[in-house]
Amino acid sequence: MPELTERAQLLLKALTERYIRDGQPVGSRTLARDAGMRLSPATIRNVMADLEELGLVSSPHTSAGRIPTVQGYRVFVDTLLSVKPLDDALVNQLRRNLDADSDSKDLVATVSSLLSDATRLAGIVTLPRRKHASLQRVEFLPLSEKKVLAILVISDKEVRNCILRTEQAYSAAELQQYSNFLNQQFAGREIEDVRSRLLSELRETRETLDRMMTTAMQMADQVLGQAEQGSDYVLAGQTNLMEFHEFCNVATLRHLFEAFNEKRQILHLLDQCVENEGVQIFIGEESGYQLLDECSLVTAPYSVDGQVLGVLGVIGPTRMAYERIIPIVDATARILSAALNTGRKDPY
Amino acid sequence: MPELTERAQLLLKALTERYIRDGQPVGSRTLARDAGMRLSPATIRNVMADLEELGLVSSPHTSAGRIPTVQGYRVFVDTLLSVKPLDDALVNQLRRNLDADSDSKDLVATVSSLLSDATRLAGIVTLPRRKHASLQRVEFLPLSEKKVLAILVISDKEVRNCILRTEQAYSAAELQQYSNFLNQQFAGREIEDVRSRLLSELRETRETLDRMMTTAMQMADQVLGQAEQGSDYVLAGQTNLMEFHEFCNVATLRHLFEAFNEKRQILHLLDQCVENEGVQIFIGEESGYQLLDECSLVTAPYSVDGQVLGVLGVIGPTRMAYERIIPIVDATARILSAALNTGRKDPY
DNA sequence: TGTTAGCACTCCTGGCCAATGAGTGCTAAA
DNA sequence: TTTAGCACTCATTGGCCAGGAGTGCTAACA
Repeated sequence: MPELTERAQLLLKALTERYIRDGQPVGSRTLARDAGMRLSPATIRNVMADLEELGLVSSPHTSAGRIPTVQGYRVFVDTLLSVKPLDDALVNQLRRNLDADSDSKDLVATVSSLLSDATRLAGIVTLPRRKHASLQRVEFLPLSEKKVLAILVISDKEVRNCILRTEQAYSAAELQQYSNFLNQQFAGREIEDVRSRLLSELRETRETLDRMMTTAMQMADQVLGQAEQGSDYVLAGQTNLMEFHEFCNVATLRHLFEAFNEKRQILHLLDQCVENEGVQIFIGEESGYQLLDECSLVTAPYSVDGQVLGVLGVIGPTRMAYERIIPIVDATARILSAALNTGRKDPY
Repeated sequence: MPELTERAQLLLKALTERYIRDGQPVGSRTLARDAGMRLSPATIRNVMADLEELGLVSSPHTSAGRIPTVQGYRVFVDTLLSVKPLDDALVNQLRRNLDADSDSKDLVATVSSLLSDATRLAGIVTLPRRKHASLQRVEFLPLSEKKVLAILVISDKEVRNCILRTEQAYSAAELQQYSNFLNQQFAGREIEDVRSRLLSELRETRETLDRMMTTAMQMADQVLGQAEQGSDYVLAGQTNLMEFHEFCNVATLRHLFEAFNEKRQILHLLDQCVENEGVQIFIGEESGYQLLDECSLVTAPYSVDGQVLGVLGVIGPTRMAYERIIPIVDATARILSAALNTGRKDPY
């Protein structure tokens, strides 16, 4: 937007800020007072006409003030925004509440609700997905005659277990043998790797292997198949959205909430944010999903050891206080990453 | 209500059914046609006046029809209701979808969403709380230098695990010893019992016990303390509630949803339903919680071996189709109980 | 040439009013 | 005891009008 005069930019900024503040279309008179530059309403009207020409603002009807369009918000966010410095108190609160020891689901839930509290919007955090998680150890315990408990130790704070139904009964000793065998073979390797090896070995050497190895492998395969958790997210503070009169229409709200429950679409959208580093913003229809037409999404990926594990962010009306929200989301992502990292490097 | 003539009862029934059907106050003319008894609107008006006197119906304003009051609904539900026979298809669908093998959280979530789908209301199911669950086995696994994974086997489909931070490092062999010791002492006993024994033994015999026993007990105590999960529930289909124009007021809706998130109040209410056998119904203000003034709650406890484990039900507007909802809730509770039971008695 | 004052115009909003219609209570007759 | 008739109430709807906020345009001004 180089063809935008400095004055036009300042006015667009003032208008957007004002509109974000009180949700009413902003008229030239108000803007004249608000922007602090010595200009008459008439002059401002001229500028407004230009901005409207460029598609950055629009008016709901002839005799109303102007509101920013999605493109207007875009320009505002990309080039005009003066982000507020973060409240230290908030940062501390975040830090204090993150217990890196708790398991990932709890951690994610906590972050999500902290986000929603801090922003008064809906917070969203995807569950961490370690593409390159490695298998530390496997254990099998006999539960009952034909049920076996399998325990997958991934790190010293991530453990998954699942209950297997088996064809026949196994003794504790047998199971111990199996897990020993598997640990010997696979401990320390990446899970993906383990799985593909298992599959190929099972296929190729079916006949040559002895019964023990086959069984062990079949079990391990079953466990890994189940442990492969689909990506998912935790949402918090949905009710905050009900405060905005953008969503006072119950039908809109309903569709939105259903999309939240459905998860598919939102997940797909969040997946796109994994790639870009730092804060990413979808404004209104930019997301490509009609359901989110009235919404903006501010996201940031979080990571450990430089590896992106997931995305967190907030969902709110297009008319949200970006200059306040963006630093919060950014900081939260950093703090979560840091928490996960220090947890790892902790001297035990 | 013995002082209610048969005619008055029939009319109250017809009125309630009609009002439930289309949510509009019912006038005498409509009712005359609807009730099928050869009566003129004028006669019906007289009866209505009586019913209003008794506090069973009321009219929003002078020139509107009548709607049932909470007391009216009560009479309707208690004495006039003709419950619809259950749709077999529904029962089968329920049965098919309940996999007694899955862990309790999944099972509860499934039931909750089945309930909400079947009733088009919000489904709610509390997590099963086994007061008298017994401890089948304990295992400890070393995770890293100062972290130990504790596994609590409660039944062949309920396993809890938690990660303990310990003061010092323990070898696998040591841990094995501890769990052996604990299993020997406590396997098969009820968890509550185990816990209190642990506590008292720790206190009384602190000095006389050898280090191993003390450590083992301290660990076990830590685990049991954590495993003591607070009661909780799973809600599904909240968005269904948005369809009713009773809740088109966003503020009401918001308060309701916040109560759902908060859980405390709802849990307290559900707790009251554990005692009574069979279906229990709270209509509007009967619940004692303002937030639920516009709502009714239909619940039924579910149990295994005659021991009540939890409560399930639906939440919807007072104006809900009781004659359809009640049998669904009832059947679901039975089916869930059965599913949990057969799971137990399954020959392995 | 950019800025401003003035003015006519648009259009939303809220209040007021009358017509409509659904439904009631009451009375008197069957 | 039931019913027909009638006067009455009251929410709803649509039309109308005044008020006000804001615009676009034009002409004057620096």
